[in-house]
Amino acid sequence: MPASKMSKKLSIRDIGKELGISITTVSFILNGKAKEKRISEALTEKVLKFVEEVNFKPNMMAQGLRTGKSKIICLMVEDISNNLLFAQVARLIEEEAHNSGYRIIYCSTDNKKEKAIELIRLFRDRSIDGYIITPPEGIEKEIQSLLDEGIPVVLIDRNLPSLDCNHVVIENLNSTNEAINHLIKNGFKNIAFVTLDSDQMQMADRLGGYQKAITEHGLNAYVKKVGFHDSSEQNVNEIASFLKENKNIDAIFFSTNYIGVWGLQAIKSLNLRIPDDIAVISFDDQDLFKFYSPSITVVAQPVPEISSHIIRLMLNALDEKDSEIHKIVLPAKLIVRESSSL
Amino acid sequence: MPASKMSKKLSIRDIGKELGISITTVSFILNGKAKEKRISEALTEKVLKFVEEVNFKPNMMAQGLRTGKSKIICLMVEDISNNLLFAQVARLIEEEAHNSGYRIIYCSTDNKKEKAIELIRLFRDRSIDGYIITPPEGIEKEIQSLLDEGIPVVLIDRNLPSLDCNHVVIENLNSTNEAINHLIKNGFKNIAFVTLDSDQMQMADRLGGYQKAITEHGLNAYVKKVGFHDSSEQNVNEIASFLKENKNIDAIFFSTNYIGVWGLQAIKSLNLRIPDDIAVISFDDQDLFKFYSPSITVVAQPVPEISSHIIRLMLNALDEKDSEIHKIVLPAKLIVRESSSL
DNA sequence: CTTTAACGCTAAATCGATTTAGCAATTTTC
DNA sequence: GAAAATTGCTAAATCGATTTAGCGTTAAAG
Repeated sequence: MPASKMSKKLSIRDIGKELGISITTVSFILNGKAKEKRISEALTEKVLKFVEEVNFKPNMMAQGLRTGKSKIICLMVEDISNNLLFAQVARLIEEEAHNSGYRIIYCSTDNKKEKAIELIRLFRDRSIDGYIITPPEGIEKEIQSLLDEGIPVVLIDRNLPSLDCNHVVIENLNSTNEAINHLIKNGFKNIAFVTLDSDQMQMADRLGGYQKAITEHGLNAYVKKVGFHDSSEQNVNEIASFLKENKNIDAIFFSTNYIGVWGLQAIKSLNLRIPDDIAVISFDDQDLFKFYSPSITVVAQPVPEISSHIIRLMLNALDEKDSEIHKIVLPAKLIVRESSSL
Repeated sequence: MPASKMSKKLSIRDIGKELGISITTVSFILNGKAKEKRISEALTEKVLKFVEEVNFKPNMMAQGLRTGKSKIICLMVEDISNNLLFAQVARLIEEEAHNSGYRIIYCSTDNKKEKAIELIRLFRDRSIDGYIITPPEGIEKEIQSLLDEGIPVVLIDRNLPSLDCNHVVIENLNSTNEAINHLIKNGFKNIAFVTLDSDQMQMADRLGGYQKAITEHGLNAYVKKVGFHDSSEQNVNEIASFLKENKNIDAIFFSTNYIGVWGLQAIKSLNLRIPDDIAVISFDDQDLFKFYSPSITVVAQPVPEISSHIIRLMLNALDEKDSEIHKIVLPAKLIVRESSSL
């Protein structure tokens, strides 16, 4: 039998027995309360050394049961495989969470209210310590009840304006406005905006940025909305039809990266040349846009900054160092490439 | 004070008290042991109804402490944000895991042995029930010690041949061989192969598939290896230099999707036309390849099949229904697009 | 009519930590 | 030198489940 199998997992009781002291003392020392509880330096050292030697790790379940804390953060995104942004955020917050002794479980809402509510209910009963959420519309009540219980919540990507809750979002309105103005400056006159059929904050703001630019320059608005839950094929066709019906459109803005992908397919299917027939800008950067021929101008989110704000907000809230509500709005960056000027 | 805040969390003790029965009985009923323990149907019904009514959910920590099971599966990938494949797998296994009462925590190894070992050690001490791992080279001992303790492990994407362990991989050799033969059939004679500087199973097999085809047709081999941990820029430059030094290369195979992306950049930087100057095939499908101009031929992994095998293997092993080792090898599919024939 | 078996349920131990309350010995205070 | 305070440590309760061993009652067996 291998040694690994022989060594029953150690408990704090074993440590106490081995050293001839009480488990209380061991616990105090391990929790850094030696000073506070007036344990002698000599004993403290001895215990710490022994614990290190035998590589003792306290049982998380027992700790969790007693303290009510699981040391687990839930990351709830729309779809971890759909939007590269979410996978990147997942990657970036993972390490810092681990460094602070937290693990991360993830789940995907598919941007469906019912699914999000179900998931929150599921996890609430399991003493998850904190929630990082891209909220679909309509889950305000669930979130509020988390907040009422004092459970840290950080909303990301979008905000629920009726809630007084931590969030990290980007300047959707201004950055979209800047992008549309960039098109206008480059001489485009009939600028279309393709977005989701959704009232979510970030979408509303992006549309707002478009409308502001269009209005200020007295241009015609061309807005097309597509369904998040419709198939890719359907949405590609919808965008293609929209372009066929509005042949005077000379520039187009896609308000998310996946809409951008659908849009490029639609444009390709109509054999339109970019930017000669139609200029293109999309929200969210990704390889496809960088390496497309021609390369696609984008409004890029500052993923590392977003992520570090998210995890810092969460860890601070968990520490109870910081009980303030923080509403963080970060600028996005227009990256001009070949697709947006002649 | 809101109602939500008033309702202290229920325990099994409360249920017992409320119904005037012992907690033992409640526990038996909730664990589906009513029949086995000869609890009357009437009482069983009554308890279940009450539990439903008050929406009682057992405390996972207490359950975990008592049973030693956490109901948590660890998904350890190279980098959840780098390789779209992993994010897709993450998405697909998530739902089934939830349906079976498991949650998933994730972590990224960056394909580094030390980091993987550190993570496994970290999680071992926390009673994670099972591990789904894309193993870097050199972590055989850690994995073996998990296996020795009877903890279910499923290796994915690649295999550690010295271990007798569940795994789900694809037919790397055959599928690469088929792709290279496709190039040969289309008249290409000087076919290059760009891969990772790594001895991992899946990479070795892909290289093997290339070499087999080249040898069988008596062609020259052109193999370029790039570093996983080097910067993208560096690798793009390396590939470009390689192509400049071997101007007779008329086709090129990239052995992973991210190498494919670097390769396309290199080709673009040299102003080579695809497929006229150089034909291209890459491993792993993604939007970029589908919508690139010209579209890129790929060896596509059957992501849904892979994922469902992974989660089924894991859940069966956790159930202890199935203590057999399963070694699953799935075929990959050559998707011919514009980039691989004149 | 006694013994055995089946029935329906429960008391109490247990998992491994945290934390409150407090004890005995020593030192300080006045 | 007695009372008070400090020091250094610990016993036992607790968190909320699971599970073993067993108890009293009724029905079947002989």
